[in-house]
Amino acid sequence: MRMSKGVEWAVHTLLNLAWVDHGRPVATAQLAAGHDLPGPYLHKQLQALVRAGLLESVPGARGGFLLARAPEAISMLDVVLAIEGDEPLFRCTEIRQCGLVGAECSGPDDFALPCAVKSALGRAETAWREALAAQSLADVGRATDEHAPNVGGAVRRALGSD
Amino acid sequence: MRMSKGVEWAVHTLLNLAWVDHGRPVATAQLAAGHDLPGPYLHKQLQALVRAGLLESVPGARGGFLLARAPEAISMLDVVLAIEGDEPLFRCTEIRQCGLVGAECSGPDDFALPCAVKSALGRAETAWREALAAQSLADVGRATDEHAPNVGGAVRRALGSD
DNA sequence: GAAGAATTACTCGGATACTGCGTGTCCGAGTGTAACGGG
DNA sequence: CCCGTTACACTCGGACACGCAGTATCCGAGTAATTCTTC
Repeated sequence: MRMSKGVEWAVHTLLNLAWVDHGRPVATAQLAAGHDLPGPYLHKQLQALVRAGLLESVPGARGGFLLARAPEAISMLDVVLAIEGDEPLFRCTEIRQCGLVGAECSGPDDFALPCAVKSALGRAETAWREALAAQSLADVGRATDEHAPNVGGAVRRALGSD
Repeated sequence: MRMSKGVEWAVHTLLNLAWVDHGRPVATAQLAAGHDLPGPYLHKQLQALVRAGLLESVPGARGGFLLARAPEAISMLDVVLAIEGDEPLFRCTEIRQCGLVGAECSGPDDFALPCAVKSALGRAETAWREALAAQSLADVGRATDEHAPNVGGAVRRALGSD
C-alpha cells in the first residue's frame, strides 16, 4: 500500500508551473527535464491531471500545459485523487456475512448497520483526506519559498526561458 | 494505492479471537471457516500478526493462535502496520534536487530543510495514523456488540465448540 | 509589399509491452497427544 | 493399576507459482507557426 511515485512528480510539476507563471504553456519535455524524469511517463500523468481538471492542455506547435486554476484552488487531495483515482484505501468485502459466523447470524438486523471494521478504517481515511484537502498547492509553494527562497528563481531560469 | 484485503481478514479474525476468549488456541482452519476465507493465505497473514506481537502461536496438536494482548491494547494501527508493513504511504525520492531545476539551485541551504511536498503529504499520513491508533480492537468489538448484539454469540457458536 | 494557401514541424492523446508486488498455494519441521507395552 | 516409551496426527513456519496493477514506452491525430507563391 504505497502511493504511486506519479504523485510526487505531479505535485512538483504543478509547483513549477505555478512558479513560471507566464501565459504560455510549457511542453512535457521541458517539465520532464526540470527534474530529470522520463518524459513519456510524466506525459501520462499530466494527461490524468487534465482529465481531473487541474491542467489545461494546449495542442499544436509551441503547445504544452498550464494550470487550469489558481494554486490556491488546487488542494493536495485533488492531486492525489487525480493520479491515484478516487477509490477508497480500504474497501470492505463484507466477509462478516460469509462462512460459519455469517450463517449463525440469522437475525434480521445483524447486518442492517454498516460494518464496524469498515467504519473504523473509514474514519481514519476521512482524517487523511481532510488533512490533504486542507493544504493547497499555494501553501506548499509558500512553504518552499520561505525555506529556500532560491528555488522559485531556479525554476524560472530552468523552465521560463523560451 | 489500495489496502490489502488481508487487513480486513486480520481485523475480523482478531475480533473473533477476542469474542471466543477461551484459554485454548484456535487453529487456522477454524478461523478460515468462520468467514469462508482461503485457509493457507489467511495462515500467511496470521504469521505476520505473530511477528508483530499481536498473536501468540501454539504449535503441536490442538494448537493454533490466540491473542497476545488484551483487545484494549491492540490498535487498528498495529493491525495495519503488521499486515502492510511500516513503510510510509508516500516516500519522497528527492526529485527536487534532480534535473535542470536541481542544477540551478546551487545555494548551500536550498535543500537543507525537508522537502515541502514531503512535509505536506507526511502531515496527512500522520493524521491517518493517529486516527488509526486512537481506535482499539476493543472499541470496534464494542461498536459491533451495540449495533448487532447477536454477532458475538454467533462467533462463539461457530468457533467456540471444540 | 501584402495577403492567402500549402507545407512543415511540433505537440497532445490514446493504445501497447514489461516489471514488481499482492494473491494464492504447497510441503517440511516441530510438538503435544494418544496408544501401547511393561512393571 | 500405574508409569515410561513409542508412534502418530496435527499444527505452525517458510519456500514456491500465478495474476493484476503500476511502470515505462511508442506511434498516430491535430494544430499553430512558417514559408512560398501570387496579386
